Amino acid sequence: MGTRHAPSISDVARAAGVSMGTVSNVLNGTARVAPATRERVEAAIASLGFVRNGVARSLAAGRSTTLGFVIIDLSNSYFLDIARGAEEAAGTAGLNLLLANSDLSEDKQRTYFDLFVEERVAGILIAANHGSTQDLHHSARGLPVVLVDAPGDHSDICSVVPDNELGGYLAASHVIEQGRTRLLFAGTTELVPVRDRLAGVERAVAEHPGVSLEVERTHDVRVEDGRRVGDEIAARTADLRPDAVVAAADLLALGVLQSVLVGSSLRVPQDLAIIGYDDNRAAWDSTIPLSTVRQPGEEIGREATKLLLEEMNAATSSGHRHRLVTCQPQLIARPSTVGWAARQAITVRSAPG
Amino acid sequence: MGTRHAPSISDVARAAGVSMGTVSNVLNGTARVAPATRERVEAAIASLGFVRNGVARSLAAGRSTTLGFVIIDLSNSYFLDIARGAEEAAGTAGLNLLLANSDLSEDKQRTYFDLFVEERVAGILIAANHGSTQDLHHSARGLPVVLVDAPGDHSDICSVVPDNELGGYLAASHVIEQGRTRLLFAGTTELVPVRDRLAGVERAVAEHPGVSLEVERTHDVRVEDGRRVGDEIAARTADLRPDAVVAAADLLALGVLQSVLVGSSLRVPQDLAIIGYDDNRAAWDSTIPLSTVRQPGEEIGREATKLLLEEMNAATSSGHRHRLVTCQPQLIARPSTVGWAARQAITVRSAPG
DNA sequence: TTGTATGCGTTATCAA
DNA sequence: TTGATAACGCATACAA
Repeated sequence: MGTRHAPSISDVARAAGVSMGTVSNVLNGTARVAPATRERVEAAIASLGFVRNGVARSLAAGRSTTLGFVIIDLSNSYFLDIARGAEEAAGTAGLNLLLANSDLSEDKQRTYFDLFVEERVAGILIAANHGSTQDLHHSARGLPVVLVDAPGDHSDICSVVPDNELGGYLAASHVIEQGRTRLLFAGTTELVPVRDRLAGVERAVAEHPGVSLEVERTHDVRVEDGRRVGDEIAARTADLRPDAVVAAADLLALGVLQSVLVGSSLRVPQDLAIIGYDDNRAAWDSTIPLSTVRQPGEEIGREATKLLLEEMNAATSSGHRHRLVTCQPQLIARPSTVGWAARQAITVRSAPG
Repeated sequence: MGTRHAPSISDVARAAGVSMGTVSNVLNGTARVAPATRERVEAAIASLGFVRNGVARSLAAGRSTTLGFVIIDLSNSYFLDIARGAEEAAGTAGLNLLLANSDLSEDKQRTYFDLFVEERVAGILIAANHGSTQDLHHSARGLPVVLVDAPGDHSDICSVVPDNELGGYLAASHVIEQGRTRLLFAGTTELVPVRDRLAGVERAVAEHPGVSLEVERTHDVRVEDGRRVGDEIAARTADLRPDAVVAAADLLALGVLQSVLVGSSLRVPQDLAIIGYDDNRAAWDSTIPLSTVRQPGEEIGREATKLLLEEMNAATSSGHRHRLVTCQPQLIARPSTVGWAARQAITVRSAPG
């Protein structure tokens, strides 16, 4: 019994003895309202426990104040970083960011994307499987969309990607600078980002005569794949052994590290330097801290949101040109490539937060 | 130029030569509509590229079809598991689940919670810092809310929690069953869940005369805290050394493991068994796989959503009683407590997916 | 500075 | 089975 209705603006107006328009004005600060009136309205709001109905608000105003982000894999800290960056940029613009975890499922990606379109959010960010991103522009039905971590056809969509080629170049250059001359790149060549990283590695090697590169293809880029690579390296005779492993991903590098440490007498980094990729939180706490190339996750998120905002304003302001923005990764040197002496200083520098 | 409006139901109705009500009916299946009419409407929808406006829909229907989940820390795989479970249960009920990452910030928790209330989602799940959950019932203004991973005052709110006492009991019982008699519990007693786990450990020890328990208080439950504990243990003489460490969290256990392996000649598990807590993905790939107590994350998410659904229907159906639901954790035995011989079988059993 | 009135796009009720 | 029309709760343009 007594299931009282949630109070509406008209209830507030009645209680305060003013009109709906005035209540709306104090709520939104759209127009000047006399201090005394404002106080009466605010008192009414407080006493009624009024909370404005965002649904009606969006409908009447014709625009929403929230952004939607369809994320391919929240268990990957890289994507979570992107979400953080996006959230920060959204907050600065007075917008909220809502997340939908598609968990690698193309079905879910579609479902959530369509949901955001239906709900007429102000704009959509999406990090998705390649292939599920083809008709995004079409499905969006005019809503601004920015593709994250995948290059779209920028004739009709904006996208933000990390520079994987540069990352590979940084990783290889780093170990070469440490005096290594026999590099082994480990990773699957099925993945485009990995191929890009390899291209960067090749460029760095090409710039340094006397440095050799061997490529060991793996099935995937997980810890177990790395262990296999490590076992294989440990089994080699010294003259055939690489002196540096550039892994396509941190988990892969972690596997190599573990296998080499446990299954051989090779010392890291003295006998074998190891560098990973991603700065994945899951690989942070290895016995010997792993050097890596840090993905510019937060920057990608911020840039993507900026593009989204720009596109949102395109209708009212000057035209908007879809484009591809590239963000630069950063080398993080840790003991797995630079030797124990430098451990302390570097550990401090690379510590989180 | 030519910035055409997004088509509405009335546009579809006009194109199909029917009324709005009919279009709404084919969209929602609310009423029977003649096959021929339905086809005409569907054709019109397709040709216009109509997508129903969820905002207007929610407003007119007076109810939303999405649930909101305010999550304290998405970088913790436990909470992501909860989100997965919640999403599954929501999907089964035909609802969508949107996530808001509060990143441990009480400000963000409030902000997102209030956002969901404003947006009049169908219900809210929230995993938050203790303390920020006090006036949830009040702020919800009638919306169904379920508190996740924290016990609320269930006179006015439902909540779902893991049974940490049982988890501690399972962990200690397991190592005792493996023949260990000198247990060391490591963890901070600042945290309520950790205190509960310790209580369970104490119960198991009390049930076994001849088994001793030592408690080592740590600052936090991170890897570095564990390393400190490991160093300390390694420095002891054999007669003062525990033969099993029950850690309050996986990262803590990982630190102990690393430190013992690197800084001493102690073998794990032969000389020292180590068990963690959480089944945290971040600790999965240790050199010696860690035994642990798996949090019932997905189950918590499912149960929480069920309670939410029940509360949502409370108005129409029979009354709803707020209550506290407890989910049971599960022991995962891995080589860090059960010896290398058993490794293969157990690794398979505890593999993901 | 404040009040009035219309419309946002849908659902739902009631007639036809 | 279908059509007409009144809400839903708010923003906003315009009038006062």
